[in-house]
Amino acid sequence: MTSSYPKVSHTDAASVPASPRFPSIEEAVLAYWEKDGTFQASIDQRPTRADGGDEFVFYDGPPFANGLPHYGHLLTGYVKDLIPRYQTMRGKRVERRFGWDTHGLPAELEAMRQLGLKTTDEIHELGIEKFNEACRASVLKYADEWQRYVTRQARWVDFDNDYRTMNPEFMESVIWAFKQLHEKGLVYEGFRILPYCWNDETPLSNHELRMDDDVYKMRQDPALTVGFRLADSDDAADPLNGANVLIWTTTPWTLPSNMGVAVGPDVTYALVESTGSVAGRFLLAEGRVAAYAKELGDEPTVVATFTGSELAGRRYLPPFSYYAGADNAHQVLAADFVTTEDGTGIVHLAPGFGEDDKAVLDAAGVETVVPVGKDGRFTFPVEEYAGLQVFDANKPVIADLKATTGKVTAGTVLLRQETYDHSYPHCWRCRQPLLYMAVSSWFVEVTKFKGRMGELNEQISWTPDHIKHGQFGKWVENARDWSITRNRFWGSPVPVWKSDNPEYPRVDVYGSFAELEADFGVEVTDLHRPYVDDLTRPNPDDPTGQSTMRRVTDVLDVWFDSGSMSFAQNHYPFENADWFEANFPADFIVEYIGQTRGWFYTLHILATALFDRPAFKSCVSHGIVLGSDGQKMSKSLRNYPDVAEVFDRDGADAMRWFLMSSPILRGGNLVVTEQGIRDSVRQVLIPLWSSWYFFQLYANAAGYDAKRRTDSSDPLDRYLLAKLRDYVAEMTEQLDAYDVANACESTRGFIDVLTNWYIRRSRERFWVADGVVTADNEAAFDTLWTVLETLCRVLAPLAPLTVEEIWRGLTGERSVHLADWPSLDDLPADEALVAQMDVVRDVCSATSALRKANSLRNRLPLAGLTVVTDLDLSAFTGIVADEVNVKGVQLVAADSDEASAYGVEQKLTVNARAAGPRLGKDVQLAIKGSKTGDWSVDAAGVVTAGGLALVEGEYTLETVAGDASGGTATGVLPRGGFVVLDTQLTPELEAEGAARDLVRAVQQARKDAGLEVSDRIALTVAAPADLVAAAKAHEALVAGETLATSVAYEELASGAELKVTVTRA
RNA sequence: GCGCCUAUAGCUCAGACGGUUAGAGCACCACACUGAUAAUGUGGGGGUCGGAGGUUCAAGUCCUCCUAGGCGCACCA
Repeated sequence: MTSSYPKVSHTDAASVPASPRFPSIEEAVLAYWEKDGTFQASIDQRPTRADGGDEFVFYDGPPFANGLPHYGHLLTGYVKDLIPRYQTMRGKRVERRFGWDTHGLPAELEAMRQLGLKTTDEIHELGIEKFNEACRASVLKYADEWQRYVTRQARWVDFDNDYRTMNPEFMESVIWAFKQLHEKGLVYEGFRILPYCWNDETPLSNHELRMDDDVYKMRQDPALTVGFRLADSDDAADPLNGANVLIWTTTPWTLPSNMGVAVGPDVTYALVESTGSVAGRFLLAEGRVAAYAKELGDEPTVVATFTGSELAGRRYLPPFSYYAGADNAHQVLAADFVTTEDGTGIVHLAPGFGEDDKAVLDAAGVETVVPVGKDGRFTFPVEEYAGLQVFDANKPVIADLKATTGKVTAGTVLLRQETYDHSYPHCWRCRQPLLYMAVSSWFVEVTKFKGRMGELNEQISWTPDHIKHGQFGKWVENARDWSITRNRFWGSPVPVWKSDNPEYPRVDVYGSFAELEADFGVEVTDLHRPYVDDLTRPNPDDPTGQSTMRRVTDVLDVWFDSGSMSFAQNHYPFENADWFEANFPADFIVEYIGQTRGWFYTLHILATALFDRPAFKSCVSHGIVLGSDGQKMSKSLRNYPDVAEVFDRDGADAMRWFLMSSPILRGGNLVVTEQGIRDSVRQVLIPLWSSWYFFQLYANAAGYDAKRRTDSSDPLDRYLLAKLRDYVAEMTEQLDAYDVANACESTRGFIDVLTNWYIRRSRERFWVADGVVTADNEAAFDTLWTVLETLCRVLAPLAPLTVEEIWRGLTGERSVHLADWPSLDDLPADEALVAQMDVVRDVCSATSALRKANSLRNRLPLAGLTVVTDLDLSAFTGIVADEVNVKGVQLVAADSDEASAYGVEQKLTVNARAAGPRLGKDVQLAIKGSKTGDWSVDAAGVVTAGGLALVEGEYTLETVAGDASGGTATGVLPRGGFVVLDTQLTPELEAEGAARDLVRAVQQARKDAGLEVSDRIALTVAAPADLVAAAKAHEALVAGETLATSVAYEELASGAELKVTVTRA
């Protein structure tokens, strides 16, 4: 029966183009998938099992779509497609749901921009309902664009059944999680120092703090050195009486809130009598005295020295009197964090505005005072500066200190005023300098279970593996309690209701719609503000009935949402509980390495706290995508190729290959260049396509319908099949280990074998003479078909679009992505054959080098080649003879007497690894001897090198080619053995060479004449007599190779140029 | 300041356990080959393996210090 390839094409073309436009093919394939429902079919054909054993679970880290996808998104998108496709072919069911991160400041920002709002007060004026509607409308603005890009990149993911963090079901799972944590005693409401934006009136999370590189900016602040007057002790002779303890601060505005000073317990402090510009006795670190030479004198009198520990407990008068007399306040405390690198070695402590400050003062039982409002302005009791923004208050604070006016305590001394340049965090969105301020917030008590997080981390496999105990492990080790509430509007609610009367305290935490409806007696459908805020009820614990249960107004940090996705995307535990139990943790996630402190981390926190399990088994943290110039990608610099243009010009598979074959998935960085993407096309897609083109060209010419077969006896066929088996085994291992870059490398190697060895060496076996398909033709077609079909299946995850076109062209079936991953059992193994063929290629390579060195062009046949090797290459002499164009190939065993006839020598190689330990230093002598020829073998076979006898195993002795004798050239083989090429020319050989040159000229003439491969020609050869004679002598060869049905000759003068004329016969 | 990663050919990267002539792909040059191929083959130029010490018979590989880049932490008076 006759058949015709392609059996199916996605394009309109009836035949396979030699040079395809890949993007066009890709779009046709995408259209086919869309119409065919291939993606859904690929999931449906892998049925789920109750115990989850047949599922491969992968989590999509939800992006916040506030712009178009860039290379970073595409990169993870490709991996998120590649691995599931592979696992699907391996027989797993892989659900892939797209996720959207929808809450949080980015959405609020966009809404504020659209609505022209600047402050939270304006949001309140507008109304939360309207504001949140605007947020909701804005978050999926780019959803369609995203879907277009993701679809175009050939990522199969379910957009219809996506999850959104703002969906009621998702949010119900989120508040369930909060309640779980609450019941486990892992959340608390606390007063902690957080980076706080007074302009946006919200604390920021660590992640937000580092939203971009510009957050830390240099800022110039006033730096003061202030002396606080020590209180007199009972001992009238105490030298500290009447002295001032010197502190240094870059935030003068925090001095009214001073509640203590800290000293290093082991630091030595000196009490000095000033001889400089400011009179008095001052206490400061010994090592810092010199820094104050101007004020204290070059060599002030040291009255006494103390260690920090000795000073602890000493009272002083606060610089401002606002909090004078507060319990336990205004004493010297010892703290390890104190250094003497700058300042005075004594630290002013304001508990409301410094984390270390608060920790030390909490331990000493001092109240945390915060005389600053949410807008960053001073409040009661700091009346002198009330209403002043704290940074603006620096000036009057300094003025009062200088003049001892206002509430400045008598005896307080402003010793020095200077300016200090330091990098300081600013709000990533409004660019105002942040405050560190004590804020009331809810926390997940991560410190309570971070040890368990570390243990569970051991169960996770990381790529690259240093992340486990490095960036991620360290981050977990140093984990702090996680501030999960934001004083904002658009987010999941903190599901906590409190009594509004402290006399009748009560706290209720809700974890479901049902619980809310039960207590509040109304239907609840939306957990967003303001609706959730409207849920109030009388406080059941208040017998007067006057107080009301009201929700705390905060919303949850968006990272709480994304950390909840593992269960919330399935509305666990309200739905899918069995499925979740069986399929948690996920098999695989992949994101940018920065997520070690973001999504990876929040997933891990919640999984540990809620389920005592890791959230994922394997995590790939990829590196950073850089622009063409090696810098960070930047829209304004335009230093990276436009994504849409690359899709249109080079295609999605080319970009996929470029990204997947790079080291970026192993944690390295990647520079994106157009050249790199084009190289992917050249190195992989074109050779792959060419192989397919070759196959169909000749199969169609022969009218042959190939079939799956792996039993060919032809050595090249068997070699290719054995190589294919090795390749499939490698790919399986690599993709199982998420080692995508090496899988790409393996593929390049196999494609090289296929195109540059197998097909090149087998071309004539695909040529069917006289319409008779021989058994050898069949073997060749069947083998190549089988290899291409298998190769397509292996490449399906790596080049899904291109391979679909080829595979369906080969098989006519529905989709390569519905096929199974190749089984090794279906492919013959033949290690020996592979080893032999590798040497055969070495032989050809070495022989080509000899030809080159002796200026013997390849078309010139040579009489013979002798191959001296230990391997039996008898099955391959024909291949070698043809490849290197010699009349005969003679095989000689390396250890035979015959081998020594070729002027060979022995070569001694000392095995340093074996001999080194025994000989020690002398091994160098032996090595030197082996290289300089100072070695020998005695009659008993004992090898001596450099005067040292070597024992068996410490050396290898091999036979290598010696100097060439006349008429031959020798070359060594890399794996041992050598080749001897007969370089003697005869008139017969030269004539045949000339005939072959003629063939080449005729072929070129055919091409130039635009003839088809199978066109017959009438040939006229005009040449000097000797060439004509050669042509005549090899007329059968010439005519056969060029499909000439007639050959005419015309003799030219000696030395004239050859002229061939071809006409279609 | 602390921690992790990286540094090998013009470019991108490989180089278990230390073993003596450091490789590949791309790029460049020459030659060869070419009726599937946008290729391919052979040869060539090109390397102080970031620097300096050290351990060892032997260091790209192990140790110490330093330099540069990336990332993270802390940036604190």
